[in-house]
Order: sequence, then C-alpha cells, then structure tokens
Amino acid sequence: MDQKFLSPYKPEETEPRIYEFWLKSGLFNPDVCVETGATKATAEPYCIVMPPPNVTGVLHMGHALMITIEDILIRFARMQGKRTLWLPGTDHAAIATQARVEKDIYKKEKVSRHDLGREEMLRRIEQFAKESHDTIVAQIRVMGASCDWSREAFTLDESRTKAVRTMFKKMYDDGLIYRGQRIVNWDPKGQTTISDDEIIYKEEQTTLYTFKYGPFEIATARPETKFGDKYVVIHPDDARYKKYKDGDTFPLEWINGPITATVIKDTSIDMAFGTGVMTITPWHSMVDFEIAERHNLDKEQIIDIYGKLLPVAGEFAGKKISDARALIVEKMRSKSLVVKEETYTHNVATAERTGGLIEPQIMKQWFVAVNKEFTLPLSTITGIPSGTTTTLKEIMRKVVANGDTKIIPDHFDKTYFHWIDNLRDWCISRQIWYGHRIPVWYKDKEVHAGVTAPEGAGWEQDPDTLDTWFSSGLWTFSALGWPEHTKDLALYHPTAVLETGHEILFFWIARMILMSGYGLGVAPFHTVYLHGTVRDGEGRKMSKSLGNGIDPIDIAKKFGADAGRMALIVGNTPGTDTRISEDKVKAYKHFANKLWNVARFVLFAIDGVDQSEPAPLSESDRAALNELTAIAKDVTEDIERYRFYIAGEKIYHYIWHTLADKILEESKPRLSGEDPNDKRSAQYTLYRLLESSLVLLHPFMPFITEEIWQSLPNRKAPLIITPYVR
RNA sequence: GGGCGAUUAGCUCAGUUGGUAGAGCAGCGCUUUUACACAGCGAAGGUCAGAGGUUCGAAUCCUCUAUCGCCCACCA
Repeated sequence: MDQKFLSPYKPEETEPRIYEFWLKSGLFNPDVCVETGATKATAEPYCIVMPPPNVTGVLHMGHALMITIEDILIRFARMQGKRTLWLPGTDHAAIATQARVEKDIYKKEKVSRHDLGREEMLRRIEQFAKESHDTIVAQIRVMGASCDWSREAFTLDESRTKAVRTMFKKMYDDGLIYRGQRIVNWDPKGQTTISDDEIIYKEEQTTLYTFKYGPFEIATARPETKFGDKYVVIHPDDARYKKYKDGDTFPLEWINGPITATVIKDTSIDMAFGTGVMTITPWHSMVDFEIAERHNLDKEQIIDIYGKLLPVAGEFAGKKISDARALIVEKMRSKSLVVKEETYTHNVATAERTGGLIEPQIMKQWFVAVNKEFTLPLSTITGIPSGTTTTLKEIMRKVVANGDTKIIPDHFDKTYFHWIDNLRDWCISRQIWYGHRIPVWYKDKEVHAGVTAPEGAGWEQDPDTLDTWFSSGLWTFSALGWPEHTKDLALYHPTAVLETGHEILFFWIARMILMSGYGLGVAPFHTVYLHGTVRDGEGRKMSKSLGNGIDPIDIAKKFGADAGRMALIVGNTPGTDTRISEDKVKAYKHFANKLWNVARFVLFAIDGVDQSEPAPLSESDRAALNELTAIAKDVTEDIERYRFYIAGEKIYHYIWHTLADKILEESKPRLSGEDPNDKRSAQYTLYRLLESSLVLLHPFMPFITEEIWQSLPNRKAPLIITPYVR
C-alpha cells in the first residue's frame, strides 16, 4: 500500500497532479478517446458548449456551480461510453469589458476613451481581455473541468467573426435586419444605446410639477423635456374633456412664448392619473413615441446625446438637463404656469454597466425584425416544416412549446413565453468600440453588407459594433465551426444540454434559439438546465461591494475542489437559489478524508492483492453487492433526470453510513478470522464495493476518486473512461 | 400593475407518480476500540405558514389568506 494513505488526504497536493495526468492522457478530447479505443467511433455523440464566461475579471461561485454541473454531466456521459465533447470558451462581453477597462483607465490616468482614441483603447481592452482570459482558464482547471482545451473558442476570434458576419449578411439579405429611426435607450454616460435588458430601474424621489397648459393642467416630473410639447393627449372616453375633439387646435402661452397645441385622443391614457391629460415628448419617451407613431405626429429632439438642451429650449439651450430643471421651473413660476408641486416617488432607468441615467432618443440604429415573415427553407423544428413562412418570434415560441427544447425546471417556460409574447424588434447596434463591428460599408448612397469589405476605394465601414448577445446567440454552432461545414458541427449540433443561470433566459437562451432556429433550422439544444443564484451563508448575493464573494480557487486551496463541488451540488435544486458557506464545504472535505480512509482500510485488508477474480461469496456479501447495484441504478437514473442534488447525497450517504459504518465494521472480525473462504469473500466484496463507489462518485468528486483508483492493484484504464454502470 | 416561486427540526435544505416526515451543520450524552477525532455510538428535536376542500389516506392535488423572494413592465 502506498505510504500516502497513512496520512490524511491532501487535496492541495493531489488535485493539480491529477489534472495534469488527465491533460497528458488527452482523454478530454473525444477524438483521442476514439483513437485509444475508450469510446467507439459509432458511439452516440454528447456535447455541451460551455457558456462562455465574460472576460471581465475573475470567476465567482456561480461559475463554479456551472462548471460543476456541466462536468458531472460530461463525465457521466463519457463514462457511459458516449462520444463526449465539452467545448470551453470565453465571451468578449463588449459593453461589460469596455466599461470595466474604461473605468480602470479613468481611475488611474484620468483620461477617457475619446482621449486615447479607438485604436489605443482597443489595444488596452484586448490586453485586459487576455489577462482575464488566462485567469479564468486557470480557475476552470482548478475546478476539475474535463473540457477539451484543444477546441477552445472566443466570441471575438477569427472564426467567430466570420460566423457573425455570415449571419448578419444572411439576415440582412432576408430583410430581417434593417436600419431604422427608432427610439432607443441612450446612455449619455456610456455614449451608447443599450438594450431593454441592460436597464436597471432605481427608485428616486423627485418633484411632480403640475403646469397650466392652455385650458388644461398637465403633470410632469421632467419639465426640461417639455419645450417641444405641442400635442395634448386625452382618453376618448373621458367625460371631463368631451368638448375637445381629436385634431382640435388651440393657442396657449408656454415656456418660451405662445404656441399652438393639438388635441389627440388615445386609449393608452390612464384617466385616473393626475388630471387625465398629458402632453407628449416623442423623441425622449418610449410611450410618447408609440403614441406619436400611431397618430403620425411630429417628433422633435429636445436633448442632445450628451444630455444638453438644444436650441429649441431658447434661452436654456446648451445647459445640462440637471442644471436646467430648476431654472425652467423658476421661469414657469414667474409666468404663473405652475399649479402644483408635490413630492413623488418613481423609478428612473439607469444603465446597468455605467450607472448613467437613460435618456431615450430617436436614432438611426440596426434592428432585428422579430415579427417579420420569411421562409425557412430547411427545418427540423416541430411545427415549422421546411419551406414554410414563419417569424423569428414564432421560432422562439415553438421550439419550447413543442418540446424540441425542454427547460428545467419547467415552470420557467411560462416566464419564457411571457417574454416572447411581449418582444419588440431587437436593437443590435451599439456605439462602443469593443466588439464585432457592424459588417456594413457605405459609399455615398450605396450600402454594402457582407462578410468582407467591398472592392474599390471610398467605402467606409459603419462605426458601430454589435450587441454582444448577437455573437453569443450563435455560440452553440459558431463554437463548432459554423459557417464551415465541419465534422464537429455535423456530429455535435444540436447540443445536448445548455446549463446556465436563470437570469439569462431572455438575454441569451432565447437568442440562441432564435439564431439556431433561423440559421440552421434546428433547436440549439435538447435541454436547458437553469441553476439558481449562489448566495453566501446569510443568503446575500455575493458582490464586490459587500466583500462576501468567494473565489473558487480559495475554496479549492482550503478544502479541495472536490469538496467545493459537492457543497455546491448537494441539496441544490434547479432554478432555486442556494447558499454556500465554509461550514458546508468543510463537511465535504471531511467526507473526502472519510473516503480516503475507507480506501486505506480496504487496501490494507486485501493485502495488496488484486481481488478482481470472483470468489465464492457469503450470503451477506452477495446482498451487499446487490444493494450497491440497486444504488448504482438509482443514482444513474437520478443523474439522467438531472437530479444531481439527490444523486450526490445518495452516494455520500452510502459510502459513509453503509460502506464505512456497517460493511467495513462487520468485515473486521472476518478479515482476521479463521475461515479463509469467508476472509476471501469479505476481501473480494470490499474491493468491489470500493471500486464501484469510486465509479459512482467520480462525476461529483473526480480528483480523489481518480487518485484512489490509480492506487488500486493492477489498475490499467483511468477512472475517467471507466464505464459508469458495470 | 402583470407573472413566477418559496414557506418542512435551532440553521441550510431534500422529500421523484399522494401511503402516518429525512439529510448536513450546530447542539446534547458517552467513547480516545489497531481505517479515519476531518472519527464512532446513542439520544433529543417538526400540529410540514394558516384556513377550507378532494381522497380510504395530503408536506405532496385544488381554492383562499398571510409573509418573503425573484422576474417583467412602468404612469405622464
């Protein structure tokens, strides 16, 4: 017996060594598994494309949970003999990464990206992204992830750029991508548009002013936008204003002098709010914009992209809106137009990345039309046969509704449908520098969309970049080599499982379904497994400001990655938040040591002899072996049904409280007893039970199980490719 | 405002198709017995948020109420 078993288990010594052993074996690569005969070439393919972590810094425990679940699925599939590929990668995360680097640079050097220029700024971001990437890869390795590093992809590398441009052109040619004047969420601080999903609403206390507006009274929290308001909107059923007809005009005295206003009747007005009358600012409000669109009204810009007032504001032109508000109210007072001022609490839209106050603007942007009909030439999507006319929205809906993709836990499909049904056209252009530049070139009135720049001089590329979710949406197939017809793509797509946090169901999962459904005519994955948020011991979200974040590397150092993995998995049901504390991890470190000592005992008991030759068994030993067979079957079924939280616990419980506490104890007198047959039966049984336990536990605690496996007598194949059910 | 989920032992959570409640941690008592004190053995601890209903039988299915959490939308 190896001397190392005489002292307690040391994960910090074992884990890096075992990971190196796996890397050297090449067995993370399915092609190597086929070459060495570990996997049959004809075996069923099984693929997970890793959700690419953002290269914005370091991984947190949420990523650790993701890595653990996926590694369990992957190791389980590989041990079942499937042709198993786990493809790792990272995401450039355009806005998030640029904002992070801009912040760092400003903190250190007090300069903005505009001071540095596009080229230098991009150089700095790429440098940061590379360092962050290396950190992330190191963290993923520490967790024991058995992913194929030879296939690693990046959402902004050459191959993925080609995929993005190919998809853009295809959608453009199909009329699904268009450029239009539309109201967008403008972040004056970040100087970019952002998507609806990147907005965070913050509660704010402000003053609600009621102004006299001709014969009406109107309420507003934003006096500084009111300069151009020349439409007054009333609900058609509002009895108080029956005498005013749609289209009536009337003169009135307004902020900078007399204007003429027009009455508009629209059912979107809430009669119960304030006076039931409002004026609209279509250029700077989503709701107002929609009213203006419905009635074909004029739209006028009041505020520029830096948050300053335009000449329409007269004497206030050039002032920042934050400074202008009080001055405008003062002027309104002097003209006796202020009727009422009251304290008012409402939510203001802010940008998730920069914290800037969102100012809606009408701008020329690129959009993906989600309701526009087109013909899908080749499709295996249930309910959308090849050659039928459909919409992107319909694809997103049917893939989930008809079960091509199953979401776990299933109650999330309600949330998903709710989102799909309220979906508007997707604004995909961003005014930032880091990311995929829009593959469109202009020359005078000519527009060229393509994978490469057009021939000839005088073409200028669109300065904007694409929403990062555009490239993420292609991930399942771009990572496998699309648009090239690669062997990997044919073999591994659609992928088996997409495992991620539920907070990106809309951002990402819906868009992957859109892209794969549209581009390839298939659902990108059979199953979506959504894990919950990992919280600290007190139930708080882990964050930098609270300082309660746990680095997976620290956990691995202190308790072992195996223990960290078990702590994240056991009792953690899909879609539900989980708490992680050092106490819980410590418990599984103890378990690792328990298993270590079981191995020590068994190795000692078998006298260093290979016990794989069957022996005549006592009745109780036969029962013990049968019991384990039953547990193995049970656990296999649990994993197949994505119940890792219970599978892990069952194996834990078996090893500790059956194998160690009962079987081991009962074997002691038999091992030192007089009956050689009984001793042999006990030895064989102990050996078999240990062996099977290691197999069962391997997907959960890969390091220690492989380490012990390697110490068994006459061991040839690594545990990582040993069949799961024997 | 709309939607989703949760409420089970002191704490954190399981409980798969309905069959008189389970685990870890903490705590209590005993034990340093030659695999392990990162341990063993033992005991204790819950009217399963509340009310009503379906059923031979409900933590589990249905209705309502309360509390908490999350997501979406956002009112001038």
